[in-house]
Amino acid sequence: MQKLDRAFYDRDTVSVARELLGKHLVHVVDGTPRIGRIVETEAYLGPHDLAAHSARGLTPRTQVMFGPPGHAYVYLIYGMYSCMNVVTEREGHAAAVLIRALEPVANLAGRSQGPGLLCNAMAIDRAVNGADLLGETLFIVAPAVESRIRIARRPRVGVDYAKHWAKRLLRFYVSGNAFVSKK
DNA sequence: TGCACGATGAAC
DNA sequence: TTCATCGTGCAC
Repeated sequence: MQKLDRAFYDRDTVSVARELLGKHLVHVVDGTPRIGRIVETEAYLGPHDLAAHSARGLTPRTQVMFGPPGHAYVYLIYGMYSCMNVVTEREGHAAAVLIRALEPVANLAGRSQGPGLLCNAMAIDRAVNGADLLGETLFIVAPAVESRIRIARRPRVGVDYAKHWAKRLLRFYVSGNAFVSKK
């Protein structure tokens, strides 16, 4: 298992979103690694992308998006669900990849299809917001054997307010995988 | 200081 | 299709 390095995240966001598919997200909780295979992602390109949180500028919530790549941006949505993002591109660019669904690999608590459920199953909440993905508790690895996959593209979910950005095909998932979220 | 609204999920 | 539930950002 090879942990992804900083250079992996310090690239254009669409490439990172595509190549994250098939990688393993690992969160070590009380010494136990919770592991899920990433099967669905969405790219949020930066302040010019009206669907991205960073489109409203630098705020206390979004400041990790403006920080260096390879960090976790975790926020609360609808007052009850956490969503996990990976910060991409150079510091100040404010782009990120939302992880939308995982296929269970080890020690997950319950289902993990959908950004809210995934965070429950992985025990990810705002306590890990800003965590460095090159650290020892939350990180992403390339599995020893990476199966060949076909990548499908769709519009992102729940961003109808973002005008023409809502139509962009910035959601990626493993074609045919049963753990991709519905909708 | 107040308020409208989500990058959602589950029940009905 | 409706509702639970609350942090965030912006209007006033």
